[in-house]
Amino acid sequence: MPPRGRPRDAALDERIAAAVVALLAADGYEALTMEAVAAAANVSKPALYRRHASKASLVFSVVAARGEAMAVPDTGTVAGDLQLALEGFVAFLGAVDRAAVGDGLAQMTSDAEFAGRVQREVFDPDRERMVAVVERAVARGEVRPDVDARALLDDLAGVLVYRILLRHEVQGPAEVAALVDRALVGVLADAR
Amino acid sequence: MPPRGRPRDAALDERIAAAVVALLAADGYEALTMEAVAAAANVSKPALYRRHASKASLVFSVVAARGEAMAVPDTGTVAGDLQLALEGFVAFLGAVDRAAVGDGLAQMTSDAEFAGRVQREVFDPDRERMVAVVERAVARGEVRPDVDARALLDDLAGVLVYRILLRHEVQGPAEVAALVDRALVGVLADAR
DNA sequence: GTAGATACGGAACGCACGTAACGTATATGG
DNA sequence: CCATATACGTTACGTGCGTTCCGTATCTAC
Repeated sequence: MPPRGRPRDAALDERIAAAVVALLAADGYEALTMEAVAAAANVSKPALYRRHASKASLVFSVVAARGEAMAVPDTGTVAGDLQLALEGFVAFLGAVDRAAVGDGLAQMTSDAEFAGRVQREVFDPDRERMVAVVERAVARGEVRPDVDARALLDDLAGVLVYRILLRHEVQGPAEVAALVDRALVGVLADAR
Repeated sequence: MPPRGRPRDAALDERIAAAVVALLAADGYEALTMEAVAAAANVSKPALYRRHASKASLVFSVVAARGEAMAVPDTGTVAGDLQLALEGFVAFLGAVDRAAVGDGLAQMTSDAEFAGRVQREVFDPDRERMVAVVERAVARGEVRPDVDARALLDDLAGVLVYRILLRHEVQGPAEVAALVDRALVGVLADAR
C-alpha cells in the first residue's frame, strides 16, 4: 500500500542537503540559519520542517549521510589498532564545529529519540567495526575471550568525548596511548 | 582601591537566586525563562545579564552555589568506595533536569571559559575528594603507588556521562560494578 | 472523475534569548 | 561641590527557532 496523498519531492531533499553543506562550509554552524537554508535551497520553511524536526536533526542527517565510514585499522596488535582508531576519533572531535556538536549533545541529552538515531546511524556501526577488530585479536589469542568488547569500546569513546568536548583537553598520541594501556590491562591474554 | 561607580546591589543576587530555585522547582528548566526570572525576582533584565552571561551560566551559578558537596565514601576498599561514589553520581545524573544539563553540555562544548568554570567549581573539587580516597588506598597498600588517580577517575566519570546522558543507558549497581572492575584491574596491588 | 490525503510556497506569527538606548540613582576622587 | 564611573529600571529592538494558516498542486482510492 503506497502512501496516500501527494508524495514528497525528492529534489527538495537534495537541494536542502546541498544548501546545508555549502552554508556550513562557508560560514559554520553559527551562521547557518534555517531561513538561510530554505532560501539557498529554494524551499519553504514548512517543507524544511516536514523533513527535519530541528536544526540539530537537519545538520546531523545531512552530515551523517555524507560522512564516509571510519577506516578500520589493522596493525597486527590490539593496542596498535585502538591507538590508530582513537587518534582518528580524536582528530575528528578536534576538527568538528564545536557549536554544532554542542547543539547535538544538547539534543541527544534531552531527546532520546534523536539520541537513538545518532546511535543507530553512527555510534553503533562504528563500534561494531571495532568490535570486529577486538574479536580478531581474540581469535589470534592476543585478547582474553571473555572480554566485553562493546563495554571496552564505550569506555574509550566515552572518556574521549568527556575530555575533549567538555574538559577541552588536548589529547595527543601519548594521552591516547596511556588510555589504551589502562583499558587493555586485564584484557590482554598474556598479562593474566 | 575600591571599585569605582555605584556598587552592585547584593539583595538582587539573593532575589535572583531564590527566583531561579523556585521556578526551577516549580516547572523545570524548559519553563524557566529569563523574563520570568526577572519578574519573579523583581529585577530588570539588564541587571540579570550584568551578572550572568547566559541562561546556562545563570542556572549553573545558582545551582552550584546551593549544591552540597558530595559525600566522600569510606568503605574500607577502593572498589567499595568507587562503587558508592559512582552510584551517587549515577543517581545525580539520573535525577537532574535533562534539558538543563543538555544546555550546560552545549555551553561547555562551545564556550571554553564556561567549561573552565564548571571544572574549577564542580568537577575538579569532587575529583580531588576522590583522589584522596584513592591515595588512602595506596597508603594502605591496596593500590599500586604509581596509579594515575586523576586519569582513572576521569575515565570513570567520562564514560558514565557518555552512557547516561548521550546513550540514555540505565546504569544500575551491576553496570557500575563491572565498570569499576575494568578500571581497577592493573591498579590493585595484589593483582600484579 | 470525484473525494480524501498529503505536499508545496508564501506569509505571518509566537516565543525566548540576548542587546541597546535612555533617564535616574548612588558610589568614589578631587 | 562636581566630574566620573557604574548600577538600576523601563522600554524597545534584533535575531532565529519552530508553527500556523491559507490557497494551490499532486498523488491514491473508489
